Parts: sequence; C-alpha cells; structure tokens
Amino acid sequence: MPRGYEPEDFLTPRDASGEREPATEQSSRDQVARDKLPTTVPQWLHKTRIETQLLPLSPGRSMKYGVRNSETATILELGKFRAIAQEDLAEFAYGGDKGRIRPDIANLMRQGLVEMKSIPHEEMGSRKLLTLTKNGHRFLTETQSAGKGQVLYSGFTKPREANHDADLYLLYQKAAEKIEGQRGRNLRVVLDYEMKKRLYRDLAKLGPGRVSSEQKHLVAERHGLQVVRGKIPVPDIRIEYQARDGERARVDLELATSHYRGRSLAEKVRAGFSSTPTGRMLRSSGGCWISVN
DNA sequence: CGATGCTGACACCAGGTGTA
DNA sequence: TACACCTGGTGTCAGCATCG
Repeated sequence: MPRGYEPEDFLTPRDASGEREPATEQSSRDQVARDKLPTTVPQWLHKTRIETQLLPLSPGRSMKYGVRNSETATILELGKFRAIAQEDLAEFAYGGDKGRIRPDIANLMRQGLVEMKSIPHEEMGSRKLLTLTKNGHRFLTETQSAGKGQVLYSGFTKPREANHDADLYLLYQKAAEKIEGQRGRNLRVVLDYEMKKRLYRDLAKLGPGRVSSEQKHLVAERHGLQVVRGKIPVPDIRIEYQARDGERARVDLELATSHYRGRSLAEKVRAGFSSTPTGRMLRSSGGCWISVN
C-alpha cells in the first residue's frame, strides 16, 4: 500500500522536465511492485528509473549508476534508518518476496551503493544488516530522491547501535501503520542523532557554564521535548506527519530493550514517549502503543 | 521472609559543539 | 585537528518499599 508523500513534494528538475515515464507505460509487474514498495517512499519513485553520473570522491573516473525504481526506494529506506535487517526489508518493502529483494540488493552492492554485514545480536545470534555506503548517500543527495529536510545516514556504527537502528525500522512500520489508520500522511522520519544534534547545538548556543532550568525548558520546548529531572530525554525516533485535519503532528517513540533500567524508562515515559518491546517481541506480539504528543 | 521492582549513585562510553 | 566540556546511554551495585 503506498503511503506518505505527495509526488509534488519530491519533484526534482528531472521530474519537472518531463523525463518521468508516463503512467500508461507501467507494466502489470510494476503495478505489483508499487503495491509492495516501502511505506515511506514517494509514489513517483515507483515510476522512474534513475540513471546518474556522480563526480568521483577522489581524483579518477566518475561513476555512472543505473538504479531501478524499487532499488532507489530501498536505498532511500536505508538512508533514513541507517541500518535495516535484510529480512525486515524483504517483509515490509518487498511484501515478503525474497526473490525480488535479492537481485535488487545484489545490483546495489555491485555498484557500491549498499553494504551488507553480519552483525552479532544478543537474541538472534547474528543477522544480516544493510546500510548505505558513502556513494549511496551521495546518490540520494544528488538525485534529490529524499524529501525536503529528510536527513540521510550512511555506514555502520557499532554493532549494538546498528541493531538498535534496525529495530527502529520495525518500530516505525508499526507506528506508521497506526498513523495511516488515522488518516495521517506525509510521514517523515527523524532519528535521535538528528534530534540530539539540533538540541545540543541550541544548548551550546546558550554559552559556557551551567544552563538554567528555565533556559533548558525553553530549548526543550522548542524541540517538542520535555525536561525530566533536569535532563532532556531524546526519543529514539520521531515521526512527523500531517494529521487528518491538516495540522502537523508528531509521535515520539522509544524502543524499550531488555537492558533498559526502570529509571531510564520511567524518565522516557514522563517525557511523553511511547514505548514498545524489543524487535523480536515486536515481531511476535505485534505490541506497540502510540501516543500523539 | 524472600522475591520483585523501583530508585539512587557511580563509572565509563559515545557523540555533539565550541575553541585554540 | 585536538581538546575540553556538555549531554544521554549503558552497566553495576546497593538500598528501600511492596507484595504474596
């Protein structure tokens, strides 16, 4: 089911110049693919094939890339979440069709746009995670494939963080389903990295030394956050969207992993975040609750 | 009385910003 | 680029309250 962005939100000079394929030329296979594309992918991506040439990162030959619509959608998802488990991507982005995801991933890896690693996992032993490479990041940036203001990430971090990022993708899917059930649209993903970056920048602007409680409250409020016991807890992921009535709305979500201590979780709850069980529990129980701030 | 859950304190780590 | 300083995250231990 396509969800989210309006095509005009993502019009690039290429789109405006009419290079987009006419809808009438869509094959039935493309129609099937459209129905299974990731939830955060703009609809026009279902119809395009991007061929672009990127300047070399270092002196040498420039690289020319040929990427199918479904592949662009896939790297866009990877850019938004930094790391996604291959099986989760197959389930949500390809409707469980592993036969379709394999050639896409192979093509992206062959072109050096995507990287795959087997990351150790506490509960699952290990799992195959995918992430964008630097070239993949440049590809999305220069083709303007992501929406306005959508921050993209590339490269693996530490194993625990990579697993955490991958779990957030599952969490997002659950929440997005609920938001769209309430007629929310134009969903945008904000990870904690981005929120912390903005938050700390504003706190740093207040100058050296101790920040007063009042100043902290003002900064937190500006970012849609709350001060809890002198701290500003940042949610793992924020989903910004357009609510049914047209108003901008957001949902802050926290992934409650097994190592979470009572106090930490209590602070998050006080700060108004929604909580959900670990990735595996998400998969088995489907449990997730959402509160709109 | 023991199990359980919550909380405080502490240490260490990672990531961000500002500055020299 | 290195460093200092800030933040939150994570892990451990211990004390306290509650419950069966």
